[in-house]
Amino acid sequence: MIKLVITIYDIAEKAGVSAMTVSRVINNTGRISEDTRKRVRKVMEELNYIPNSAARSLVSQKTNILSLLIADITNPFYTTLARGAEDAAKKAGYRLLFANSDENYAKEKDYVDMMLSTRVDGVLFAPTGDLSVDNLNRLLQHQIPLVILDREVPGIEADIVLGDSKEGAKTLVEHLVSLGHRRIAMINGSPDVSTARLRYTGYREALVLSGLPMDDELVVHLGFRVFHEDAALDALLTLKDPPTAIFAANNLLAVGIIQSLRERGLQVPEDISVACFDDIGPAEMINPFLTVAAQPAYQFGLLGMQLLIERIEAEAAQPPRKIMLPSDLIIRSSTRELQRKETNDGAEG
Amino acid sequence: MIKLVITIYDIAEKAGVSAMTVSRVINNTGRISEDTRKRVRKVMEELNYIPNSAARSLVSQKTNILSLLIADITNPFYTTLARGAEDAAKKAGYRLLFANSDENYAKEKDYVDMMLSTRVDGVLFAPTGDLSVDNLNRLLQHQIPLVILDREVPGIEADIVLGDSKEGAKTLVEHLVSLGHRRIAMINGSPDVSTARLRYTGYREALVLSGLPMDDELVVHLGFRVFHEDAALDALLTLKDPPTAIFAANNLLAVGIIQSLRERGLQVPEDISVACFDDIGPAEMINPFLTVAAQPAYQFGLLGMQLLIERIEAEAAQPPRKIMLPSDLIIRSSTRELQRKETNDGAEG
DNA sequence: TTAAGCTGTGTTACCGATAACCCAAAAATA
DNA sequence: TATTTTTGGGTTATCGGTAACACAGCTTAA
Repeated sequence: MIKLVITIYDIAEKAGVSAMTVSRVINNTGRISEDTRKRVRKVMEELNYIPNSAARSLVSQKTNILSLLIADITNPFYTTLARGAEDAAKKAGYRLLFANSDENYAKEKDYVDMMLSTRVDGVLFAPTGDLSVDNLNRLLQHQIPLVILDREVPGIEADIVLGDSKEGAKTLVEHLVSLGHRRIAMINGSPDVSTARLRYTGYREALVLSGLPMDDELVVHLGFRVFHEDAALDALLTLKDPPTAIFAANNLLAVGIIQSLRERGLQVPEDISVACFDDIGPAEMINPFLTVAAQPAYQFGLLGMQLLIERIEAEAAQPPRKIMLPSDLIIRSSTRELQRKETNDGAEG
Repeated sequence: MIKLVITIYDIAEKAGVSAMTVSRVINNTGRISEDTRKRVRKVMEELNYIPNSAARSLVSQKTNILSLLIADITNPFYTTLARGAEDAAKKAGYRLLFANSDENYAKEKDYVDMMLSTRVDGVLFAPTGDLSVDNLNRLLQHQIPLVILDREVPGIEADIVLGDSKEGAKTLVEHLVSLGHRRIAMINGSPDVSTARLRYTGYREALVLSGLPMDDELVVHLGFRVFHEDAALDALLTLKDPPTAIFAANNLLAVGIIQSLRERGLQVPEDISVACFDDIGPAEMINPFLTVAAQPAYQFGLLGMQLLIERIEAEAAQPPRKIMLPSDLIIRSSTRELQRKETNDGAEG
C-alpha cells in the first residue's frame, strides 16, 4: 500500500537530507548545492509530494486564501463581478473562498465567522447594507485587509469600489424625461442600502432639474431581490394619475416588475416604459430589451481584488482609497416615447 | 494595544485553567464542571476568541472545506448549480472553496493542485471533458471524496450527477421535426465531452425515428463556450439545401448563433428556428424566447453536494452512485412551424 | 600559518490545537 | 476506616511545516 500523505520528512528520509533542507528546496530559500537540490526535487516528484497548506499557514500566519462575499449569487451583476475577482486572485496566486449572503445579514455574519476562523489574508466584501457595519467592524478589529464593493456602509473606513449610483440614476431618469414622461415611478431597494439612497437622490435630482414635481406616491421602497410585491405595483397603477414609466433600482426588480405588468395585461413599453440599473446577462444579447444603466461588473471584481492584494502586500499603511466607476446608459426597447393621450377617446379598457 | 490573535492559551491563562480544558469546553468533550465551563465561556466571549482552523486541521486531518469546480462561470447553468451546491454545503456546516476552470484543462489542473494542498475534505467536480481524467485520478489517488457533475469521464469511477443528454436532445429534435423541419443542423460542443457525444446521439436517434436522413454536413463540432465561429455558420447556410432549424448543444452556443444569424439578416424563428440545451437566466423571464431542454441546474448542485457529504461522512465504502436528472422541454418562440417554401418564387437572396 | 569568511546543511523550538495518558481530590462502596 | 470509583482537570507529544541559530569544512586574506 502506497503512503497516502507525503510530508517533507518522507522526502528528507528518501533523499538522505534533513527536513529543513527539503523545506529550503521547496521555498528556494537558504543555500543549497545544485546537487542536493536536484536530488530532493527528484524524490519530491517520485513521491508526488504536495505541501500541506494548513501546516504552512500555521507557522507563516498566512493562508494564501482570500474571501469574496457577494450579496446575491442569482444576480448576473454579482456573478460577473465574481469572475473578475477570481481572475485577479488567480493571477496573483491566491485561492478564493466564496460566500453568498443572499442579502441576509445573519448569513453574512456566519460567513464572517468562517473567514476569521480560516484566517483569510483578505476579504472582498459586498455588504447587504448599513447593518453590515458590525460584520465589517469584526473584520477590521482583527486587522483583516478589506475592500468593500458596490455599497458604502456608514461608519466604515476602508478601500471601496463602487458605481456612480446617483449619476446613473439621474441619466436614466433624464432619458425617460426626454421621452416625454412626466409621471415616473421609482421602485427602489431597501433604504438601508447606500445604492438605494443614492439612486433615489439621482432620481430626485433629475426630476428637479427637469422642472418636474416630486410625488412621494410614486416611490416604493422594497428590497433588491426578485420582485414579488404585487401590492406595491397595484398601488402605483391605481393612482389617479398613474406613472407612464418606472425606474427600477436594479435588474432583478425590473424583471419582476415587467412580469407583474404583463400579468395585468400591460405591455412594456407600449403601455408603460421600464428602465433599471445593471444589465441582466447573456440573454440580453439575443433580444436586446431592457434599457439600463449598465455597471462594469467585471471591473468591480477585478479592481476590487487588485486593491485588496495591493493592500495585503503593501509595506506601509495607506489611507483608504475609493474607486468610483461610471455606469453606461444603454437604450434598448423597454423604454419609448410617451404617446399623446387620446383624452377624448374615452377608451378605458 | 489589544492582542490581535487570541489563542486557547490566552483564554486558559485568563480563566486560570489549562489550554486543554479550554479545548474541551470548545469541543464539548471530556468532563468539565459547570462552573469552569461557564468561566471559560465568559473569557472566550470577552476576548472575542476565534479558533484557528489551520491548527485544528493540522491535528484533526480534516479541513471542513469542500471545493466546487465548475467549467464556466459565465454560464447561468453553472452559477445556478453553484447556488445549489453552496446551500447544501452551508447547511451541513462546510465551507466552500470555489473554482472555475473556464473549460480549460490547464486551469483545472492548477485548481486540483490547490485542492490537494488545501487538503479539502471533498470535491464537487464539473469536468472540462475527457481530458480531465488525469486531474480526477490525482484526486482519487489521494483518496479525496469526489462527486462528478454534468459530464461523464471515461475511466473514472465515482459518484455522478448528470442530465439525460440523449433524451433531452431527442425530445428537442423531435419537437423540431414535429414543426415540419426536415433539415435540422446541430452545432455541438467538443466531441471529447460526454454531453456533446450524447446530445449528438440523441439528435441522430430522433432523426432515425422520424425517418429522416443523417447528413454529416449539417453537424458542426465546436466548444461549449460562447460562439464565435462564423465560418461554421457560413458553411451551413451556403449548403445547397441549407438547414431550416438549428439545434445548439448548449445555451451560450445558441446565443452566439442567434447573434450571428441576425448579423446576416436572418430572423429567428421567421427564417430559421433555433433550440438548445439549458436555460439562460432571469432575462428569459421577461421575454420568453429560447426553446430549450432545461436542466434542473440547482438540483445538480444540491444533490451533488448531498452525495458528496454522504460520501465523506459514510462509515463504510459504498459503490459509486449515479443520479440522472431529466430535462424539461420548454417551447418558446425561437422555434416555429416550417413555412411552406414558395418554390416557384425564385427568391434566392 | 592562522584567523576570518563563506557554503551547505543540521538541530531545536514553535505555530495553535487536540489525542492520549496521567493523577489528585471527592464520592461511593466495602 | 480503607479501598475503589468517579470527577475534573493537567502534561506531554504531535500534526507538518519554517525561522533562528549552530556548525563543520573549505576558501581567502592578513
